[in-house]
Amino acid sequence: MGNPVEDELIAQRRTKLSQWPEAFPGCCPVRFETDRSLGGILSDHGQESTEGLAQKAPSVKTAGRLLTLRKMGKLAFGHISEGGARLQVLFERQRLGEAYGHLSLLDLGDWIGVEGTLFRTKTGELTIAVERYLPLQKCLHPLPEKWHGLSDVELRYRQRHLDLIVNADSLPRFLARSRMIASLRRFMGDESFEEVETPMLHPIAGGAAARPFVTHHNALDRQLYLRIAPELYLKRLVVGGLPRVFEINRNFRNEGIDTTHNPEFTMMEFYRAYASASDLMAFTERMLASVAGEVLGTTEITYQGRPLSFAAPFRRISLRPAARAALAEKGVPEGAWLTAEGRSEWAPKLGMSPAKAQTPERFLVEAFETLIQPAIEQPTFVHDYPLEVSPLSRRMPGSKDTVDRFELFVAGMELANGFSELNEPEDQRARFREQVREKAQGNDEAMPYDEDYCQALEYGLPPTAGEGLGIDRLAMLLTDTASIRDVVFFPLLKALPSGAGS
RNA sequence: GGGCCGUUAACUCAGUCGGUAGAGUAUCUGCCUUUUAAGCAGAGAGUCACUGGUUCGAAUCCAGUACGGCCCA
Repeated sequence: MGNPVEDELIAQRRTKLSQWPEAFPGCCPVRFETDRSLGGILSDHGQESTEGLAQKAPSVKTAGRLLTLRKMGKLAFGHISEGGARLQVLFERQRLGEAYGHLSLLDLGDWIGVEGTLFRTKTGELTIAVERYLPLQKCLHPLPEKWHGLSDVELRYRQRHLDLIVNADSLPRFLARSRMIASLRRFMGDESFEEVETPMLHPIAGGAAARPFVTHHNALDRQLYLRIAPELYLKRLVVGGLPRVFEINRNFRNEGIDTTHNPEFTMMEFYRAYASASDLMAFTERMLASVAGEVLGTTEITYQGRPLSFAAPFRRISLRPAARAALAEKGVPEGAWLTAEGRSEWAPKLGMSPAKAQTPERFLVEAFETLIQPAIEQPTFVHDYPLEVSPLSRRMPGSKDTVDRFELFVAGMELANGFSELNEPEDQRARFREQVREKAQGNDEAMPYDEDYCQALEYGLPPTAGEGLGIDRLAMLLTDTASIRDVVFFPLLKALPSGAGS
C-alpha cells in the first residue's frame, strides 16, 4: 500500500463501486442462488452440439469471477471463472439495454452472477448469452497479467489467492492433492483402518529423530512441544484395542527449509496389529498403486521428465550390503569405517557429514544417504536397518543389531518409513536410556525418555507394524512438482522487513 | 552455513559503453454486434529492493543488507 500508481488504480475501482447501488439494485447480495456451478455447466453441456444447444437453449444461472472482457461496441465477450472452471459469457446491448452500459462499472476480478441461455459461438465455444447479471463483490486490486499470469514465485507464495486466480496450473495441482488425500482415506477405510486424531501439543517431543518447536501453556505454566510425530500416541491406541488406526495431519520439525522440507508437513501415520514390516511393504505397494490409479488413472507417471512406475512390486535392497558395495566402488577398503580414524578419514572425502558418521553403523547409514539415496529413482524399499538408529523398532528375529524396518525412497526422496514396533517395555526403556546418553553427548536429534509410553507398553502392545507416509512429497510426485512449496498452500517464508508489503 | 542468480510501472519484461526510464498487458478517453493474448487512435502511470561508496554524472560499476530462487553442506 501507499504506492501512488496502485492507489490510483484502486481509487478508480472504488469510484466504480460507489456507483453500483444505483446502477445495480440488489448488488452485493448476502446470497445468490445459482442453479449450477461453472464446472457443472461444462460437464452437463460441454459436449453438446451447436444445433442441440440452439434447439434446447438451456437457461442457466451461475456465478464466477470476471477474468477477461472484450468490448466491441454494442457487444462484449468475457470469461468468468470459478473452481478451476472457465466459461465464456456474451453481453449484448440489444438484449441488456441500459445494463450493457453499466459494464463500464465492472473491473476484471469482480465477482458476478449471470443468468442467460447457453449457445455456441461461430468458433464453437460454449457461451452464456447473458440476459441479466448482478455484481456480487468488487475486486479492488488490479489482477496480474492475463497472459503470463503471476510468475514471481515469492508473490505466489505470499499471496496464494492471486496465484490461484490467475495461474491456470495452480488450482488443479491443489485439487489433485485434495483428491489424493481423499483417495488415501478411502483406501484406509476400505482396509478397516479407523481415522483418529492425537495431540499436537506434546509434553515430550518423541517418536522421531528431530528438533521440535518449543511452546508454552500459560495457565498450566508448562513447556510444551509441537509434535514431531504422532507415533507414541497412536501405539497407545493400539494398546487400547484399536488394531488398525491412522492419522493424517501435521507434524512440525524445527529444521532447515528446502525444496523437500517445510517446517510443518503432513504425514499419514498408520498402525496395523498382528502385522510385520514386510506386510506393510506389500500394503504400501497396493496403497500407492491404488492412489496413483485413482488420482491419475495410471501407475506410470512422469516426474520432472523421468518415468516412474508405482506398479508393484517395488525394488528392495538391504541397507548394509548396498552401502558396503557403494563404499567399495569409491575405493574405501572393507572395514575402514570400523575405526574412528578410518571414519574421520573417509567421511569428508566421500562428502559425508563426519558428525553423522561417528559409529560403524552410522557410517554405513550416512554412506547410504550420501552415495545411494540421491540416485534412487524408482520406488525402492531399503530394509534391514541398524538397531542403533532405530530406537522404536523391533529386532529382526534372531538378530542382535538389525531391526525389522524399511524406508521407501522415490526420486531421491524419503517417502515412507515403517517398521515392526518394539513392544517389549524393558527393551524400550533401555533404548530410551541409550537415546538420553546420546543426547548428552551432543546429538540434538536423539529422543527423550518417555516413561508414560513405556508404562503403556506394559499393558501389552500386540505385535504391530507402523508406517509414516509423507503426504506433501507424495503430492509432489503425483503432480509432477519440483518444490514442496508448490503443494503446500502457504509455505513458511521469512518475514518481510517491517513496513514493506501489505 | 557456503556458492551462483534475481529484485526496473499494478503484472510480464527490455534497458547497449555510466549521460536522470522503455514496451506489452492492465487502467483512462474515443471508434467498433461473434471476440478469445480482439482490433484501431490517443492519454496517464516509476522510491530502478534498501544503505553506503566511486564518479562531473549510477537502474548500470563497487561494498554491504533484506527478500526470493537454484545448487552444495
